[in-house]
Amino acid sequence: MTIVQVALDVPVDRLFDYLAPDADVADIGRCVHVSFGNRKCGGIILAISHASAIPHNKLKAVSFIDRDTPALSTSLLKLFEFCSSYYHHPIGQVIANGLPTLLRNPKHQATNQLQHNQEWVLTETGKNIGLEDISSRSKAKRNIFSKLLENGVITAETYQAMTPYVRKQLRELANLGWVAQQASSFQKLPFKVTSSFTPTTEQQHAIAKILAHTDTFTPWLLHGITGSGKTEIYLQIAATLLAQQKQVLVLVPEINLTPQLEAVFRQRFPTTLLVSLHSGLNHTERLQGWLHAQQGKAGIILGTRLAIFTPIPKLGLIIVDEEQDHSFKQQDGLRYSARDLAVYRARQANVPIILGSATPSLESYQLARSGRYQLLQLHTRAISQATLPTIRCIDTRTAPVSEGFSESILKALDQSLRQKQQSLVFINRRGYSPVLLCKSCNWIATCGRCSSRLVVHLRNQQLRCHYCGDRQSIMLTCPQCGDPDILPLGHGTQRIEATLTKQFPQANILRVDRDSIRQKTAWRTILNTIHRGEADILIGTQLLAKGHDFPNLGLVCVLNADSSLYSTDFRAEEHLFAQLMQVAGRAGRAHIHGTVLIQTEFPQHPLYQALTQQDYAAYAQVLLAARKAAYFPPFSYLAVLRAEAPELSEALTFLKQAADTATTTEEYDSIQLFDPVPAYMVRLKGLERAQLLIQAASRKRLQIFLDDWYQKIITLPVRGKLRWHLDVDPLTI
DNA sequence: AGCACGCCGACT
DNA sequence: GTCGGCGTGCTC
Repeated sequence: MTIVQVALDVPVDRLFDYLAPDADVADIGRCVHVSFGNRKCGGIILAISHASAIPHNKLKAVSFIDRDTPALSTSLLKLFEFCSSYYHHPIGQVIANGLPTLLRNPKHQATNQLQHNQEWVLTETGKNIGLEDISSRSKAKRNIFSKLLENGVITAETYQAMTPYVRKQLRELANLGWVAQQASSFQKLPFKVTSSFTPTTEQQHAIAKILAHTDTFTPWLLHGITGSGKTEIYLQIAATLLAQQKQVLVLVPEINLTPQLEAVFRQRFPTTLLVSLHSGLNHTERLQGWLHAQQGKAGIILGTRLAIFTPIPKLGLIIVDEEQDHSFKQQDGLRYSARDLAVYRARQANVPIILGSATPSLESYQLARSGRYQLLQLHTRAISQATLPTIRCIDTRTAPVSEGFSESILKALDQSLRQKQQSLVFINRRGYSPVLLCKSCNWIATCGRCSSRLVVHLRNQQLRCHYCGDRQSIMLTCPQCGDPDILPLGHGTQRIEATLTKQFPQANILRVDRDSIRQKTAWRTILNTIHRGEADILIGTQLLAKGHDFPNLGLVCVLNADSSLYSTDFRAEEHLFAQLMQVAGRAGRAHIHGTVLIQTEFPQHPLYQALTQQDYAAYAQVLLAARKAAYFPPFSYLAVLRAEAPELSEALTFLKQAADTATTTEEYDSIQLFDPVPAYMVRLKGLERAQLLIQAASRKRLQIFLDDWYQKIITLPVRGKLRWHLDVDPLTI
């Protein structure tokens, strides 16, 4: 009797046994189709055995084993298993989260074949043809041909990205016998390793150090100020490993940033197949990219956090850009940290990993200080003429502020306009105003489903909840006392836009926030507008702060950042510092000197002191000391058990029950269970939430405790609409 | 998660 | 008399 143990996408952390007479160990890691209950679903075979604890008459036979798609490698399966046990999430759901859905879909079996990739090259005839032999009126043809002359190849991927019209032009060139198709291969031609500028001595030093240890697990923390050329280091190291026929995995925080880094890598490695994996792809695209990676055809795998689950047989290097970014941690379902899993994977594959950041997370920084990670520092900007921006605080206790702006900021904006330089006004608040207040009875517009205030959006005269998305029409009179004297309080991007439009009627003002780039193409369009210099003043939220290069940007103004200074979130300060460093770093990246002006009521606060000095290390010391005193990460390890229910009391009761089941013997003396408390945002989307914090002296102790406790929690009765989850290494508590 | 089974209220 | 509400429990 041969039995396969199958992981299925169900919230039960166990494998299911099926009869499979013809299966053997080679089928481990293969996709299998089974009937489960009264439905059909796909799963992954994780083990083979010859006996089952399930009564024989209850066992069903598998309906199909997909032997056409290569099995998942043992190392990938180990990653899934680690992820499942570390984050306490059912193995089947971990795998489902990490694989393209099409892979398991019984209906799409045929599409699992890798589309045969054809690339285009010049024929012998074609090599004797010059650009001048093509009519100057056929612009598209000329473009294609010059690309071929330059790179020698049009990769299958590039071809895929072409419009039907351009493809037709290419086929016409083929009809002339100048170009021909051939099966694509991975890195056939040498690629350009040169770049337009020579590395600084700091960069050279960092590159040399990393290159000395490319064949073994070495975690590098690359701490480089904004504009110091971290990307150039990534490229140089990647070049070396690609030349060794190794694959490189690059993780970036956000989908907005993938096109940018993708373009840089494509340009530098035009003949290397690059696959880009992020949530914006459709199922087919994602499957194709995944298969290219799995079969070793893709040299570069670039993507957001989900890309950490890509099978990469010849993995030679992992790069995590902006490693401190919170979007590496998934915030629902499987709450994994792609950055932490990346370190696990690098260790597993015995390859180097580069964690890059201008403001490293305190966790990584502490690991570097303690010698677990190797610290590499870049203190100077890569472009020799580029200097660090001047950062200055404007004390709003003494400087009068009108409509959100102090006099000096308006003056600076005016001067920047005269100098024909771009400015950026940073305000981390969407909408027109964050509060709608009744002057006579102090009523404030709040969301009915969340414990949040509604934000005024002047467009459509709406009030919106930024937490649940609810929207309603703005009222004309106070719903509590009927007074018509209700007014918007505080400033959001839209109000700032209105003020600046009035103040500088001659300027081109461009607002960039989630509301203004809702359409898919808008982001590209906006970046183009900025780069063409058609915007004088940019108004933006953090969307604009991340990773973009605006060469003509000289002035950055930060309007209202204090709000997160005295927050309950223990990471708020770290986060604010990183964000302000990042937005300050947008100024003066190329040949103009940057100025950053920050309006604050607390110019003496250590955060602003460190920021004006641009001294990450000094501030990290301050924060680390505070974390140590408070016994917070990286000096302790956390997990949070959260529950939500229609009534807060139900959530609290569940957590209390869970706490009661926890073993509290000496064995766990380094574990602290706190009392269940209401969450900071108690109400969210019509549910009330509570949480219970677990603090531990070591990661290992925490894991041992959670292993035991989790097993007990899953047996607790769950009544009604109550939902709970465990968050290991939570970002916010 | 789905999906069934199962036991109580307002309807053709 | 039945349609359907969602509480409980199982899926190899």
